[in-house]
Amino acid sequence: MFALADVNAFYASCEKVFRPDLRGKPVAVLSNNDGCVIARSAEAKRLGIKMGMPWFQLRQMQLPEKLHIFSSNYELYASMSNRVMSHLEELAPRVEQYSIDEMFLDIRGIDNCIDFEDFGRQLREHVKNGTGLTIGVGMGISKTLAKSAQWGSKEWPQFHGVLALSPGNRQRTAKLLSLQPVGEVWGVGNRLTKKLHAMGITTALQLAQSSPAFIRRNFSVVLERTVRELNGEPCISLEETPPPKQQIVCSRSFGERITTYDALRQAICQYAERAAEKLRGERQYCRHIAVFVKTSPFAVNETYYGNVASEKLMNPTRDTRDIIAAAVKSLDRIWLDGYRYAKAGVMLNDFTPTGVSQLNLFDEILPRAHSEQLMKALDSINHSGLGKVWFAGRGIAPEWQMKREMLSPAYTTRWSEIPVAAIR
DNA sequence: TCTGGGGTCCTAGGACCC
DNA sequence: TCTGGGGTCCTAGGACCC
Repeated sequence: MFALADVNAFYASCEKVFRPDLRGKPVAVLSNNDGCVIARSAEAKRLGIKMGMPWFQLRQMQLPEKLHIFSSNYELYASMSNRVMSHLEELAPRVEQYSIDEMFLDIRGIDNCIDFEDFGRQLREHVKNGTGLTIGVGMGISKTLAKSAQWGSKEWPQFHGVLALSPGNRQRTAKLLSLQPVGEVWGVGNRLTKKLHAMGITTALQLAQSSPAFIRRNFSVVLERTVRELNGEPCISLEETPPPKQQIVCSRSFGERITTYDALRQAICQYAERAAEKLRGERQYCRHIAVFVKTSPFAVNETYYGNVASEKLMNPTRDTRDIIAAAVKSLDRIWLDGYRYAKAGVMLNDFTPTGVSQLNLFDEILPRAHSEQLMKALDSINHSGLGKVWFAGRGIAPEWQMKREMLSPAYTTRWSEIPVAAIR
């Protein structure tokens, strides 16, 4: 038996925890660069604020009530996420963190001492008391059913955020699935929904009742698993230890369009530096470095340009200097004059756990001297909180830096930004 | 003027091997 | 008339998730 715990309107709720004056008020959080809406409080949803709505459109809308808007504050959300996860772990020993605001819990056997839904209410209360955030809990015999239950717990207020689909109660499961649109099923996105609709499959129950062989023939093994999971046959297990990453991406839209090579090279250097830092954090080495650049796909009066180039290294590396060099070399192959670039990024692939390539034992190219020590020194300075050092290629305070004009304080991670309670 | 970022998995097709 | 079989690896593209 799995439980899925998910924080309601996570980013918007984090903003509200430290702003009691916003209780009952509509709140929305914007994506990086203050681009579009990525989280809404219940009140904002009721106002009709849609996910993905661009901010420049939203700000022109006539709303019956003031909407409180925030830039993304990932420092705050990551810290609040850690608090939620550790509270959940206190009540359930085997867990898998699935996303920044979701946790799968192994709750096998828990019904020997407590009713599943009573346990769900305990989880809810514990997290609420410790963090100020409200979670929804769904339970089922497979991860997909737990997800469906969690969807139901939000859909009908009478469940008060906790819904269990016990294996014994098949009718309850069928009832819920008959009410769940197929597009709300975990693993069924936009494209699959369209194709399923065309075949007359519109509810989760109809999908569950399709033959797995038929689904595999017409779709793929992935959707076949979903069908089996909906029928209470678990195909996706709990992953307590996350598998090592296979890819690291660092990309960003620019606060304002980039038109010069020098500015774009600075951006690429900055992303390469950050990607290399993440790579060392994963204790990995990489052999493949790719760079992409693109203009805005929304600009109707400009011709679109997007391209990608990559470098394959003889020896795996995690030295920032190697990664910057490969990234700039790639950029030089795809840079074109005369475009207004909106976004760029650096991607690392082909990871190995050590820096020595066995195929190149007789190579003349020797690794850089003291590379490990230098990178270690760099990372420890940058993690010390005392200040930062960086490579000059990245430039200083560039004008294309991403926009965050409505950023809230880092209430939980910076002493200088800790909330102050005034006593009268 | 202005539309996010970071991941995973699967499949098909081509290159290449013996 | 008629030109094999079986495999691996890599890449690109498409789908999904939050």
